[in-house]
Amino acid sequence: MPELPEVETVRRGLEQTIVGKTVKTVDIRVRKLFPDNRAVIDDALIGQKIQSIDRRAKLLLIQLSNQWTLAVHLKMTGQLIVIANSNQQTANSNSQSGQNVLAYCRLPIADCPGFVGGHPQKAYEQSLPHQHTHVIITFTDGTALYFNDLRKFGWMRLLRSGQNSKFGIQNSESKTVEQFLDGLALGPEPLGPEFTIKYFRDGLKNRRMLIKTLLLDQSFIAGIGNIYADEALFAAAIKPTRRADSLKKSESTKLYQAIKVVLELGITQGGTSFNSYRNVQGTPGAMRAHLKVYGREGQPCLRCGDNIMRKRIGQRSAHFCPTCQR
DNA sequence: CGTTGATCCTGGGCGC
DNA sequence: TGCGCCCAGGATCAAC
Repeated sequence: MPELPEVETVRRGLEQTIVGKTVKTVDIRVRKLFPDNRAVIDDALIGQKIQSIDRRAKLLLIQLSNQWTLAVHLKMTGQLIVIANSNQQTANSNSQSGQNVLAYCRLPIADCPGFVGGHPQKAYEQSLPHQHTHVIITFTDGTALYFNDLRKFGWMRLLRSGQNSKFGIQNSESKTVEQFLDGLALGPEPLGPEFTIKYFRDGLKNRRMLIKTLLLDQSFIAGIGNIYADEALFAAAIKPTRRADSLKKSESTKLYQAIKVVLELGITQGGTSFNSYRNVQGTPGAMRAHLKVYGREGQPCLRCGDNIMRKRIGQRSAHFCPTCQR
């Protein structure tokens, strides 16, 4: 479930592994995940250099040298895995091994740093490409980028960046990055300068919605998902079922700070891995060991010892301590 | 407008 | 062993 810290971890990984490389091929196995016109995809990507990697909320923005941007959303189970060219095949290599059949997590999954429990032999931990690999982008130096998604909710799409109207065919059908982001009406980045305590308090005013539900609203704050919403509420000792407008000043201050602290820790730890989330090297994040409530139903609260509860709020499950979250 | 709920999708886990 | 059922959840869209 890639949320802000997971997507930021992937962004940093891509920055270190594919920036400066030139796209050689784009293999789309499942159109639904990258539905743009094939000619536009080739025009935008083939032969182009990766210039930079940005992130807005849970969205990755891969900037190309020709003023196209490849936007990627991982939704719940998407992965972007980079395999460096390890098989520098010599002359006679018309062999089948020209196919990229590489284990992308070379350690047994249970031995990967930060991994706690889980499922050692899932399909999406097999060598690449596998049945959940839907798009493969290769680079001229032999590096390959695999877009895997078990649930097929994730997607890629091309956006125009800057004023690249000179790029021909069907450009008018492609939105600009600005148009696309405007359409999403995302709220401020919680770790950015626009997310002020005033913005946060004003946003809670007159909102009858439950505070947990509001934290998940991307138009209020962009990038929080179920894990970090639960963790922030625990850190601030606020029950997820409180109405947003019921928080006292001291509580909204604590929650405001808790949101930043848990997201920053999540980034420091390289994200949270339960099942499918991996960084670009295919390694799980280490944040799971730091979670205080998410995924800890029935286990003792680390603050007061009472049992952590799980309750449906909206369509999501909320994890919280019934005693020390008020 | 604010809010709620259904929907997309697939594999894992559970009860019987 | 296998079947049916429920669950995970980010974002979108329809409906109240």
